[in-house]
Amino acid sequence: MDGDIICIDELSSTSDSNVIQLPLKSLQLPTPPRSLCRLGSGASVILDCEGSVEAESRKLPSSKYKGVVPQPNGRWGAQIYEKHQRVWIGTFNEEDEAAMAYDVAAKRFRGRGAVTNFKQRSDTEDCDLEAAFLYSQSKEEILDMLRKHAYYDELEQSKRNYFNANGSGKRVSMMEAMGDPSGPGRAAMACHLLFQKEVTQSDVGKLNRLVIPKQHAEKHFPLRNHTSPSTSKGVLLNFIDSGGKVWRFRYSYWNSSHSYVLTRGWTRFVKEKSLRAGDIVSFHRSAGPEKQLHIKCIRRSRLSRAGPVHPVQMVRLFGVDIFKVLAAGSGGYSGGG
DNA sequence: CGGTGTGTTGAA
DNA sequence: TCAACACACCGG
Repeated sequence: MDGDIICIDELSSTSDSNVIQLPLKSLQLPTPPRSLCRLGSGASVILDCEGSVEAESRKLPSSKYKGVVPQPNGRWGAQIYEKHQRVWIGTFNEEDEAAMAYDVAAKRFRGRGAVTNFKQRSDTEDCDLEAAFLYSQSKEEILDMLRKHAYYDELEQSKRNYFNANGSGKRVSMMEAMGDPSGPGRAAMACHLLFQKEVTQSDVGKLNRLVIPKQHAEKHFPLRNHTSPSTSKGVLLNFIDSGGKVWRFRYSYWNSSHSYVLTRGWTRFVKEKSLRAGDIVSFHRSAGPEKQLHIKCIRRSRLSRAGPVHPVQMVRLFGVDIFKVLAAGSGGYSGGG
């Protein structure tokens, strides 16, 4: 069936907005300099190139980039702050390199919504891959790579794993790519299983609704919050499927039947996924800072009629439980917490 | 000895 | 939180 989930979100569900903001327009690549020219190493001297006046100063040229600081020898340092403490990212020859390193660290430390120097790519799959890579490693490991100027090499290596260079052409899952113990991305993708439901006939019928078992609904999809106490109209929830497609469902409570339901948008999902009674719908939440919701269908094995419990293979990596669903056809997994 | 990254401070 | 500044310390 479809590949395995890449449990990385593309939309910041909660505090969106402050995606990118740059000093100038939207620079995609290292930007041209300004009116100050740095001199060679060793000298903390700057020249004002605009005027012919040779202004000598001990002051170091400050960077136009966030998180980038000048070094006495003309190189550039990158740093980020976390919990009242500075975290050193490394030193770089070029100001732009330092700025890019800061961006990587910012994404790892603060999530996709982090304010960065450069416009982040919009290519969904590539972003997912990089995000998956980023969060498969500890902050320290990412910092190590940045300090050794090896981050992009490692990232590319991880992508090559994902695209399964070993001849078959078959695309392996990100789970497997990251699970390659020889590569850097050996940690588990952080995606927690919230719950699963075996859909009933009415869930896939004409009612355009999926009943969410009360216990799971109240635990994972709380409806009422302090700001709007009566959420009778429900809310819209976004889910990402294993293909990266975003699904939006209305989620509400039906007083008449005392049940929590996904309504608007559900039938479309049922049709596209060819969901049938007995199939499993699995709900997840990415464990990264973004907390994006994910949805996955697990086709019930048509071979064994009665199999309420699906065999799973569980691995625990870096504190995250990973389940590989062994039921036929799915080839997927579900995380667990 | 050159360079890195920390100590520190004050501004935002 | 952040950058500016000074310099202790570290590896070669």
